[in-house]
Parts: sequence; structure tokens; C-alpha cells
Amino acid sequence: MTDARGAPSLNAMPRSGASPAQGRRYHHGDLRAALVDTAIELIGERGVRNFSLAEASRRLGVAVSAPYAHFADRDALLAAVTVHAFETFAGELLPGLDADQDPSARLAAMARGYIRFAASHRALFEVVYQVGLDKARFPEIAAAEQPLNDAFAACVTALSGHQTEADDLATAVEATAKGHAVFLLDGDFGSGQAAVDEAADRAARATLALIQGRQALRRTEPEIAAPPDPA
Amino acid sequence: MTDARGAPSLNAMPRSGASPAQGRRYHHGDLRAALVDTAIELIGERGVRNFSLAEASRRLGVAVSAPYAHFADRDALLAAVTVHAFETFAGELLPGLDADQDPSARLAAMARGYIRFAASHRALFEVVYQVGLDKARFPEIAAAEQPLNDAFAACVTALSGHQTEADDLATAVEATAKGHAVFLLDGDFGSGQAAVDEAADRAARATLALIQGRQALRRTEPEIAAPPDPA
DNA sequence: GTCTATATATCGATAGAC
DNA sequence: GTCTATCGATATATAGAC
Repeated sequence: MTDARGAPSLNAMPRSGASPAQGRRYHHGDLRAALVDTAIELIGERGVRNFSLAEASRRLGVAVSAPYAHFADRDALLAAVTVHAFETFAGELLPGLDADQDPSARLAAMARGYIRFAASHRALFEVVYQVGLDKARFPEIAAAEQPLNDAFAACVTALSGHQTEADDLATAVEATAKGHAVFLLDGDFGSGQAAVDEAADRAARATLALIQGRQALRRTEPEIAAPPDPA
Repeated sequence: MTDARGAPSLNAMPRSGASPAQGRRYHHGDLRAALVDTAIELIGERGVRNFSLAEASRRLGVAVSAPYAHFADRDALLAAVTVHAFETFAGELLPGLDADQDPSARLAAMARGYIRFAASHRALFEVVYQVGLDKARFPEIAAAEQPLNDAFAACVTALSGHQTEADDLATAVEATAKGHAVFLLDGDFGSGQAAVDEAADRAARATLALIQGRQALRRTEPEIAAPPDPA
């Protein structure tokens, strides 16, 4: 299967500067950060499922035991990646939000940003949404997620005064955005930038549609199943 | 490479005896079907990620090499599970649809059914949505999916004459349903039947909201966001 | 069709040297 | 902080016997 490793070339390239693939050095004393970066790289290449500490170590040119000086285990590294993911997402999404824009447009922009983030940082998105980390063990994850939740909550609250209504809309919008992102990453929109644009557009428009039709979200209006005559 | 497995004690066990967990018999001559069932079982317990042919064999009380008489490899078995998933889904969802119901309610019912299926057949849903099988290698998967797509298409078409509009609505509804399902399976709605009901309700209502506000889905109305000025 | 036995990998994690 | 060496577990897949 995996034959990309080839011979155990300890070091065939005496040239300084461009280390091919395995001998890449990390800035000494920052193996922790280097591991996070490499993990993201590897996850982007083969998916979270096939990520291993061993391969990360190999790629960094350190011993397989080295990571254990910085992370208790594999999950701890993935937790660090998850935190990094939320920080990156927040750092990219939140500054671009125009607080003076009307809430609808802002929500649509968030949906758009959600899709774009999932596409441009596929590995990070994958880690967040499909690694089942023990959240009780890594409370730092929830902390890193908080700013995003807050911004989102502010958005929907600006749109709908009622707390319950706002919550309902928030959930629907979030689910819709995630659904589009999952479709995109599954290749259901095709591939390439066009697919990303299409997914982002669709998610933004679906968000607007949800806002437009949000009356239907109300639990007080039993127009869901619509069996009007109880036999 | 010392002998960890060299211990001959394994053979000392009376094989023909009733081994409760591992020695379960399958209907002889139908190992193929038994493997599919066991795979679903195992995936439900530990997720697709940790499913292995070896463990399935172990649970069925057959040799680890036995599955290879029926499946070329692990993916081939997962493909069979995927086909089974679509067939099961179609078998549960489609008969319950009332063709005389108005299209909105029918779509909402499909969303509801989607969530309920994801919950009641978690393993099947997981296989479908998170195993990245080579669809070119297993064309039978697309074939098994077809009836569902058709029913869904009929639904949205009944609601919106325009093909493009119908497609847009279909995508939005599908993405929304999937998003809710993913949230549910991630535990974001809590657990138990209450969580399932809530997710199904929300998905159904979000579907109605999308229908209600579907005008916003139109691409011809550029009310999504400000066009990027290529200055 | 199924089994035994084995080849071939890869992984997580630990102990102890430097 | 990092390395060498190694243990123990588990996996996929094949060969050949029955």
C-alpha cells in the first residue's frame, strides 16, 4: 500500500535548505507547535482517521517517542489541533463581520465564511467535526469555541428578540451551514474553487431563506405534520 | 519479534463448545450476509473508523481469512453495507409517504424520516455519510441510492415547477436535514429519544421555513452579499 | 467454504540512556 | 528534550491444507 517511504534514506541530500519530505527540521525547542502543524498537514492529506503520531514524528524527523514529551497521547495532540482550529476560524471569520450590516446579511456572511473555512482548512474542519474527543477531558476546546458561539448568538439575537426564536433560528442556520459543508467536502458539489463558491452561495441563500421563513420554525405553530382532524 | 502469539494456548480451547461472545454461529452458507450484519453491529458499537474485518470474523467465530472468500477486501464489505443502508432507508421512508399530501408536508416528512433513520440506524447512516468509498469501483451504491433520489426529486418538483428552483430547494433541504442529523449524532441535541424527537422536529420545521422563504434561494436575486469589487 | 499459519505492516506507548 | 530499542496489540491479506 504505502510505498511512498521508499528506502530508509537517512539523509541522502547534503544540500542545505530544502529538506525533501522527511528530514524537515522544526525550529528546535518548539516541537509542540511543529507537531500541531504537521498533524494538520497529515490530516489534510489522509484524513483524521489515518493520522498517526508515528507518521507525524517521521515527517518531522524525530523519534516516535518525542511527541510524548509534549502530549500525553494522540488525543491530546488532536485536542491541540482542535483548539487551533477554533482559533483560526474565529480569527478569520470574526474580523470580517461588519457590525453595522443588517443581521440577515451578517448571518448569511457567517454561513458563507463557515463553508469557506471548511474548504480552505479542510483538515481543521475535519478534526472539529469528526474527531470525537472527550470534551470533559479537554475543556480548552470549549473555551476556544466560545468567541464563535458568542458572535453567532449576537447575530441571531439581533434578528429576533425572543430568546427561543433566536435559538431555533441559530440551530437551523448552523445545521444548514454544516450540511452544506459536509456535502462540499464529500465532493457532492464537485471539486475546485467553483464547488466552494457554489456551496458558499447556496449556504448563504439557504440562510436567508431560513430567516425569511422563520415563522415556520416556531414551535407554537403546529403546522409541521398538519393532521388537522384528529380521528 | 519474539513470540507473543506463539503461545499455543489458543488451540487448547475447545472450539466446538458454546463460546458466548465469539462463537456465535451464522447460518452456514451465508457468511456473506452474516458479515454484513455483524459489520453493522460493530460499526454501531465503535464507529466505522474502528471497524475491522478481523473483529467481525472474530465475533462470528470464523477465521480472519474467511471473509475473503466473499469480499475482495474491507472496502468491498463496506460497500455491501452501504447498499444495504440505502435499501433499508428506502424501504422505511418511501412507503410511509402519502402521495396525496401536499408537497410541503411531504418534504417535511422526508426530513423527519431522514433524521429518524440516522438515529435508529446510526451505523448505516455513519457508513453512508462518512466512509469515503470509491464510487467508481462500486456502482451498485449509486444504483441503490437512486429510488431515494427519485422520490425526493418528485417531491420538490411538485412544489416548484421550475427545474432550477426545485434543484436549489432540494439541495438546501438535503443539506439542512444532513446537518441536523450530524448534530444529533454528535450529541449536540443531547441523547435519548427526546434528542431524536427534537432533531426531527427542528429538521422538519427548518424544511418548512426553507420552503416558505425559498424566494431567497433564487440565484437571480443578488441579495446574498455585496459583490466583490475588483478594484 | 472455511481453516491454520504466516507474512507484512503500523500503531501507541514505555523504559532508560544521553 | 530527544533518541534507541522494544513490547504488545491489531490490522490486512495470502498460501495452502482440508
